[in-house]
Amino acid sequence: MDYNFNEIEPKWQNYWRENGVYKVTNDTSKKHYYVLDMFPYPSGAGLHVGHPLGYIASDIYARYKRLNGFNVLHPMGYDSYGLPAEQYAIQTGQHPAITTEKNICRYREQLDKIGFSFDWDREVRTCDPQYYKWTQWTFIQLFNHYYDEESDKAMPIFHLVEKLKAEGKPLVDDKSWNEMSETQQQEYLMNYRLAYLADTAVNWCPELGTVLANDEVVNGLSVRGGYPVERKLMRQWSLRITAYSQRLVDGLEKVDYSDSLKEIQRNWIGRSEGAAVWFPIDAPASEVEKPVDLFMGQVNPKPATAFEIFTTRPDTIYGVTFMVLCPEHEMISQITTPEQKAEVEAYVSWAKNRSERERQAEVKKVSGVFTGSFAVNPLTEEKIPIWVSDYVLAGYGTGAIMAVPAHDSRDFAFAKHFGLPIRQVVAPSLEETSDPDTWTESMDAKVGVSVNSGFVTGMKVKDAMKAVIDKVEELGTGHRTVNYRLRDAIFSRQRYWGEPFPIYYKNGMPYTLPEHCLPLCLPEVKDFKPTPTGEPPLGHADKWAWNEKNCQVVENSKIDNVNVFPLELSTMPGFAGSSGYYLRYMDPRNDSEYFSKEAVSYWQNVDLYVGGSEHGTGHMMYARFWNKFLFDIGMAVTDEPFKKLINQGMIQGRSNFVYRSKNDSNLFISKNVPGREENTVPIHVDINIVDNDILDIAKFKEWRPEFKDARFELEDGKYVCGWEIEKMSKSMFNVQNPDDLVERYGADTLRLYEMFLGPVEQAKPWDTKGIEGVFRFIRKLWKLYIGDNDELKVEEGEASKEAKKIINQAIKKVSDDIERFSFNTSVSTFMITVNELTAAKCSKREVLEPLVVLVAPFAPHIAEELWHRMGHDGTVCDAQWPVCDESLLVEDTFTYPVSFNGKMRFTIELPANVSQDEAFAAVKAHEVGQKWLDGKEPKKVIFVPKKIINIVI
RNA sequence: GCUCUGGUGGUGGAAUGGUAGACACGAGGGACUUAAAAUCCCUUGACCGCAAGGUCGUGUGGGUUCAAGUCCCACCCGGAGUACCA
Repeated sequence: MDYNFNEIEPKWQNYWRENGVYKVTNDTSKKHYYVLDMFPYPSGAGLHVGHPLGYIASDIYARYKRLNGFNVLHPMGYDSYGLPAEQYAIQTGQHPAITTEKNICRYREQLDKIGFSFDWDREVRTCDPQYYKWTQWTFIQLFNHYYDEESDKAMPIFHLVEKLKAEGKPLVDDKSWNEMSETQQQEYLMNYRLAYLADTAVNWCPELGTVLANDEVVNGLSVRGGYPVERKLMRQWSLRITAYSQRLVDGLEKVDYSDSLKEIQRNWIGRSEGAAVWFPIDAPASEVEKPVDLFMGQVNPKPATAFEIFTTRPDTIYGVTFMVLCPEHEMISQITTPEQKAEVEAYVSWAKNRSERERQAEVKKVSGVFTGSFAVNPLTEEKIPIWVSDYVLAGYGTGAIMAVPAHDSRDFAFAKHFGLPIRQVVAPSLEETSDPDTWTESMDAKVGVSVNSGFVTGMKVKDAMKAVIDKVEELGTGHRTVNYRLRDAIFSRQRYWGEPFPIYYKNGMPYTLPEHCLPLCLPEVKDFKPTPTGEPPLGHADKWAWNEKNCQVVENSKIDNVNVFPLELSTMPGFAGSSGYYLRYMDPRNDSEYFSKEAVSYWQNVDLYVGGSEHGTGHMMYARFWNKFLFDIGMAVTDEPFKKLINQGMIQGRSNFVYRSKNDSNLFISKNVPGREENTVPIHVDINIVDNDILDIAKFKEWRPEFKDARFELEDGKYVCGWEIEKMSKSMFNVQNPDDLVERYGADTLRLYEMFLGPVEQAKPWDTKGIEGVFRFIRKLWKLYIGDNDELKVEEGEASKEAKKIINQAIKKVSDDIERFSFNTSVSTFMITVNELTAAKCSKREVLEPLVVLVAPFAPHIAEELWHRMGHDGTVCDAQWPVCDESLLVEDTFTYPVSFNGKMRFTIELPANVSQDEAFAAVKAHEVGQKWLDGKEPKKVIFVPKKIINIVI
């Protein structure tokens, strides 16, 4: 009888569920291993075949580890807060909680059919109050901590207060801490808290009615929806992830991520070493106001009458011919001369009103304006003009640069456009200088020697950099420094479907709810849109005020700003809930703590994390930051959350097309009919009515009413469709739903096929062409164990040497493959093994039993069935991973001389204890020649695999 | 532009520096069958040859090595990330 997956797969899925086979306990007596998938956002579209790819890979690894005696934590949950459910709610009025619940049910149903070994008792959902309680709790901790540079970790904010009290230094308006009002004190602390409220230039998306984080904006458009995004100054919550910049860079050394992902993260953090240099303003000091000093206790505070610039090329300081400020720079109005005032103001307002998209689109266009003022180069004491231009960004460095047109392409373009002088200060050698006015581009490379550069002239670029910084520090006009591109993460969203902030406002200042009052549950609202006054949707809630006295959420009408205060109206962004979920899985039902000390001490952190690389700069960065903070405050026990990361490649869709005649809209011409290309237009056709590019004509006619009367011009009696690789999407009718495949071929075939498709990490188009081959393998496997009359063919007794060798080769290969995450080659090995065992007519338990265990991680259903039929009571999940008997793999064949073309090639087997190097040396020393070649000298020695060499004489 | 990836048959893809193309799909041929499905067997990188066998072959050109798809240098072409980051 053939393998009946329709009956067997559900049977074992039920068995696993009913017997709690995948339930994991925190059994500290066993070796631990934590395999995690990035939990999905349950979208309305359901899963397509791309989603389970990573889940299958991690499931195989989890099962493999379990068979090797590990206690494996392998949980799953849902990232269930997010925009799509809310957008849907705005359109339909359907509460996001209902949509989300429905989608989760659908996801669960789909996941269950594939036979994963998830411990569903540990499921978490980010929108569950019992979960987001701890998201809110972490936020409160972030609010109550600051980054202490001295100990290089987060410390409670009261430590800072103590320090400020003790120092008694003037902080704001010449007042010391004790002299400041409470509001002033709170404002001051906002500069230090790891979660803080500040006026920030944010990415405002008018269409979505919310602000977005940097990683949620690409090319000036929102990632979700693709709407334009503007820069806007708003009072927003932010997370001070920048405090962890260095540790986020350093941590990459300790983790096992792909080089490309590490590179993506390094680029995103954008660490660059260089110097901060102060260029004094060439104007009376009295005309310049003193800015607020945020750099407490720095050795040489910047004088108020100087601009601080950041440069990675201090060696070029002798080539500075002007300075440029960003249009947002706060000192522009103070330094602009009356004559230039009108022009500068016009430029600044023009620059500020430009959208992000316009600015980015016109990067090549040079614009700017002279302020009329001058600064002094601290090394040359030269007077240089100060310009304003939007090619200098407010968000990076200090928003002011020293311009070296000869050695920076942007400065070069600016100087050329405005006719500013260009001075060469770096050249290949002292002799090889030229007139920069004749150049067509600047010399940006960091190679060569300094020229025309005072005391550094003749030094190599690297040495000159160091020498200039030393000099600058000696003169007290700047210092060595490191700059990061990373920006703080904006943490407010003007949205409904997210975690509420555990924050209320007293005198306009934020205060956190006491921890024992959590969770602060998301209130009901009448409307999911912003309020008419432009407030976030929570502004519609009637009961959204905080009674400080009895710690209760009360009606807004009771707000008196004495005992009852307004609550925060924004909610947290998507990444809030996903930043620390992996820790919660360790102890998911704990009511009194995020997770217990015991649980985290046992599981430590994630051993293997599998997910898409699209989360490289978003989720991965936030999660690492979140974990480092929890580590600092003694919650997490490791500095990095994920030891090893595998990025599964995206599965693209393979679209099919039919070709509609241009003259006759009811006529469809097959792909290879001559002249088809000129006379037709391609139309996407549902891939589910196409098989191997052959259109099912009957189904096509039913597919849509307009094709009811379709006529066809065929080739060889078939209609052949065209195809193209595109993104998998509903609108292109190329979405492959895993359920359909499970129904047709079974879960085991789907699992094996997804792995067989190619390396997990590689992006690849989905194509069902090869699935038949895998399906055939499953049936062959079955037939190896089960006869035509459903009887077990497995026999006791000793297997042949040949059969033992076959299975041991498989054990070795598959174990290696799984360790290297090369699952596609494992599937090939299974196919070879089954073919060979079938050919060898092997039916001994000694060989067939280990094979079931090898296959179990990949195809658990059939493995379980065969395991039971072979007379085992327990589940195959508790079997022992077989060990390879290497002695069976040693070749013992003899070699034969083969002659051709007048040359002789000998293949000679060497004793097992002779290494290749030794063998080669021996051959060179003619020993082999004496031994085997009747004293003839070998002309050429060729090594072929392992311990065999070829000798040509 | 910069950074990271990758380039192997008709297709997906195998190859710790060691017989390139495993395995699978597709294609062709055959067996079984009244027929079909299913199953099984053979062929399948290109070229030459009746054959034995030979020659050429991993984007291009060099190099290292007894030996290179694999390592090094330069270039060409895809894919991804990032982008006025000073």
